[in-house]
Amino acid sequence: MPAKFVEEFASELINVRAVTELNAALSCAAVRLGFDHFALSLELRSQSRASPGLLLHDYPEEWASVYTGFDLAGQDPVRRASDKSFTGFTWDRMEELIPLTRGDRQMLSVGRECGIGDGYTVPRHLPGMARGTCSFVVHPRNHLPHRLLAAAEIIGALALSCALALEEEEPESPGPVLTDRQRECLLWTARGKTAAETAMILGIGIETVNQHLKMSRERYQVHCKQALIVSALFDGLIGFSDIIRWRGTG
Amino acid sequence: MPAKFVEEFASELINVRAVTELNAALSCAAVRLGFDHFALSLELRSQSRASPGLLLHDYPEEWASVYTGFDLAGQDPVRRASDKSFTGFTWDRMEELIPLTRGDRQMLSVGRECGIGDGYTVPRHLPGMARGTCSFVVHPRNHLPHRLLAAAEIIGALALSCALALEEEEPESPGPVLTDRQRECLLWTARGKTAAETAMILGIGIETVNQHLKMSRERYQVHCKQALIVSALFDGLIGFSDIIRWRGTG
DNA sequence: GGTCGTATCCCCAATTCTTGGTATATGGCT
DNA sequence: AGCCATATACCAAGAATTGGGGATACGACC
Repeated sequence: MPAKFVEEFASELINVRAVTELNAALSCAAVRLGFDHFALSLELRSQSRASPGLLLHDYPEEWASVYTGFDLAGQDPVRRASDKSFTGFTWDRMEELIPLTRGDRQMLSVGRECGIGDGYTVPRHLPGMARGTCSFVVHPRNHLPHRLLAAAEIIGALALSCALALEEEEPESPGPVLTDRQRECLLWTARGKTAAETAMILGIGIETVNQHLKMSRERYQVHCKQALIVSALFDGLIGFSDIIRWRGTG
Repeated sequence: MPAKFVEEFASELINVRAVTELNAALSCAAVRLGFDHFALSLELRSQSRASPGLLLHDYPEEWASVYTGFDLAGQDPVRRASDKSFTGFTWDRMEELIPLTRGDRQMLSVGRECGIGDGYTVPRHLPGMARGTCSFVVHPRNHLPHRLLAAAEIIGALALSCALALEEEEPESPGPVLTDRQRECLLWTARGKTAAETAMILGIGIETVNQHLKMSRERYQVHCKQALIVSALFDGLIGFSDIIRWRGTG
């Protein structure tokens, strides 16, 4: 009866005023659902001040310290898979979402040695504002409570909403806006064209293209076109479907 | 017992191969949950007019035609609220998410005249890839099935996932897999580092970094790092969360 | 009328990237 | 033992980018 757990958790969240209370409620909910651990991470995207984000978990100390190493290296496949799914996913099906490198598998293997077996991760994104994941994890010797994954999905989402409400305060500033020409140049650059090629395509001078890209980099406050493209993609200023089609044909 | 509805819907979705089937399944699920209508919209990130996205609904004809006018004018408050919430929300609580203008209220009012009363909207975002909402709506004379909103949340999310899978051109071959070193170099490059900086960070030679990037480009059959980064981002080998965090903190 | 943003074009120096090579060592697999 | 993938390192030539300078023109706004 997942509804019971969900309602219990929801009523607990109403009283939550600090992250420590959320932590306690989540830890309790994880156990009640049949999991051994939980982990919640929330990153707010505010250019104004560097907020390190929120990270709550009750992982074994051993794993927590090892994990940060993997995470700093950008080696967390769960994080990547979270960018690919609307709904929660079990870790054993991650390969359907993203390719796993050898290092990814090694990380999962090390995790199992530290008591981190299978898991269920609830991802949520608010474009330009926030991104968060809430994971529920079982010990390698235990099995996921498949009957309660729907409840875990709801509870994870509620926890993320609660965390967002706790961490969020200021209205976000609108991202940099580029002019049409700047965006056009950026698009062709993202498609792999050089400035010279872009100039020919658009029928303008090479230096003009460079100038537009220069201005675009200034707007986004980055110093190279890699970062420019990544930023614009993340903002939604350009989309993959704008780019990918041109990959082979160019 | 929401679990029953969720399981029924999930098992129906497994067989869905076309949007018309998804439409039928959703329409049926909406009624079973106690709603009168549903609406699902999915936008894949591409400004090209070629793919206008997906819109499924069983709204009264009357409302459907009026709505497009509001939507084209960017006057849909539900759409705006969807950018602010991790979880589904009932329309009567929209004002907690966004300020409602006079035009917004007018639109909701016109909706009621057309048989569109209160509703529950499930929003989902994948940064740089897709955005979607799935709404369940009751007639003005009916009340929302509050007991089943958790089920609606799950079912809405499943429907969006299904729609995403349908629109995303299933025949995805597993993309080229890079070695860990190649991926590390690629990651730091995507974070805006030059080969020299990456070499220093990883404690290896500049030319080694260039070699790894060279091999990576070969794997993806591209000839510049912009395209390499876009390709790796697109198939999930690296994720925005791996990159964006490093933009401000250096 | 003056200012500002946009779009267009130009130059230049320093740095970086791309592409073509070659080479050694290690570990896994058969 | 032999093969293959991987990681490491180096060289060199040519193309491309990056960050400084400029300039002209047009339209919007106050």
